[in-house]
Amino acid sequence: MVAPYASAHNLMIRKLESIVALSDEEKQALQSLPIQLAALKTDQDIVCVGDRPSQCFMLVEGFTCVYKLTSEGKRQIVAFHVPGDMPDLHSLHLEVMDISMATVTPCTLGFIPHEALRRLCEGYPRIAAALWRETLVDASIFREWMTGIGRRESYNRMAHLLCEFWMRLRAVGLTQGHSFTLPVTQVELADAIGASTVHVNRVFQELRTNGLIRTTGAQVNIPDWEKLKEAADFDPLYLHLRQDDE
Amino acid sequence: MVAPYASAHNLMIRKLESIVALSDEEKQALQSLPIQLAALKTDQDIVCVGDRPSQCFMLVEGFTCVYKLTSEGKRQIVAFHVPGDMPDLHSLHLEVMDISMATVTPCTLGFIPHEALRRLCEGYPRIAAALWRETLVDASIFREWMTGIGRRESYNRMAHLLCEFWMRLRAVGLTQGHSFTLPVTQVELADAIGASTVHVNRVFQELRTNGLIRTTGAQVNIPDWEKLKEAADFDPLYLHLRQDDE
DNA sequence: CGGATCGTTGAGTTGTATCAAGACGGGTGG
DNA sequence: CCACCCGTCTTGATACAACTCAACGATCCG
Repeated sequence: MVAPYASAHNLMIRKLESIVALSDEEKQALQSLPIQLAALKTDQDIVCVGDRPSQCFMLVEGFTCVYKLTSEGKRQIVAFHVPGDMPDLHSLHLEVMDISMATVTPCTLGFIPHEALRRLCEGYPRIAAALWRETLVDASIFREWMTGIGRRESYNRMAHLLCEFWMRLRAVGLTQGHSFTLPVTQVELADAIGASTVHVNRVFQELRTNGLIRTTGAQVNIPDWEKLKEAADFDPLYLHLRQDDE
Repeated sequence: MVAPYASAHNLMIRKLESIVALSDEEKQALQSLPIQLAALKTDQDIVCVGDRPSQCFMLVEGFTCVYKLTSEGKRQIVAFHVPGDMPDLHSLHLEVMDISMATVTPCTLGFIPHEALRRLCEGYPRIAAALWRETLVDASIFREWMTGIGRRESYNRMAHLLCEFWMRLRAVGLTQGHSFTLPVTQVELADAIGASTVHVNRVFQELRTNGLIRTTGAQVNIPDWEKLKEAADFDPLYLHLRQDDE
């Protein structure tokens, strides 16, 4: 369980330990990372295209998204992030941001200077590898979303996104059985699956009438996981979670 | 210029040097990497979903693509790679392949054991960082393609892809002025931009009649770069090339 | 000179966008 | 505590980008 008061350090250590077993020395190094907490409201930009950040952040609480705007003003959300994620870790090696990030809900972020992370990576190759891996999983999710947007219909894409949310939230202890809170508006969902708001609304209704999901407010319940999974053409492999059981 | 006989080692060193200045010791370490060359014909799979490779490859000559298949048998190409790229570098830290890779033209590949790369990364953090960066640029391109597929029309997407090809090929010396060879079929282009073959064909005609491109066989010429760039809504930032001049 | 692959065209269909307007709901200020 | 407002969700009607199916032309190659 990720309690709201979970320290950013512990969250990070827990995350990395799900990837590699950490020695005491490595844990110590992580514990002594300077992390500065910050609270943000909904719909606030964290970093923007063109920025040259000198720090990364770990998402401690809340949801964030990564998005791009086209010259016509259309928005594509290319990723959502959940507690435990480090959404802009890539800024460690890519000087200029090619994307923007914003909060989707009120959030708690833990900022870590690039300097500190670089020193950590140089001193502890296994930690470097684990962080590298994090960015690779992000990339893997991009690939999966891309094939969804390019080759699946929006009904299936929506189902897919719900499957992904459930699995990722479960991995950080934010599900209750087959239920979870999805504090994301239909506008945001539309921008994520590359559809219009109107259509997302209709797709949701279809998912409901087909008995694939039940919703009460922001709560989503999955009555029949296998059925949703099938509709979504969902294979969790791309999430590269360590415990691939269901 | 990347001559066909360019050694894989030199190609790799040149690539990394465009990112970080390498010391003699680092160059030496790279020179002593065991690289095994292999020649492949067109349309051959290199790695497949589910594989657990124990080596990476550097593309020395030719074009490759990364693709996924949906359960309905549709294919989405999520990336093309050109000489100098290391398409499956991510397999170094993600055990199981979530995508497949195949040749698009006859290719020369240089295979490098994971073992050797891991040792290299542990001993030379700056090389590790440069390789990490490579995978981050790949991810950045995924993001850009995703917003194209999700939020741009296919005409613009096609223009965008052509812009990208030109810039990436130019970066490795494979362009002649504003011309380059694009040895990719319309079927493959369609799978890349998430459209049907028929539609790609029509888009190509439109691009031609609008004077944005001229083609002779696999040769593509860009008469007016600015115009193509504008139609594509193309901003090269996402490629994270070091010399961002045009 | 077949045969295979790739490119091109035409016609009909459909998924999804757009536009417009109304319903709901939760927060704020008077 | 009510009235108002703004964001979100919902619904209907219309339009169009892009798909599918089907066939034909062009090349290249053995």
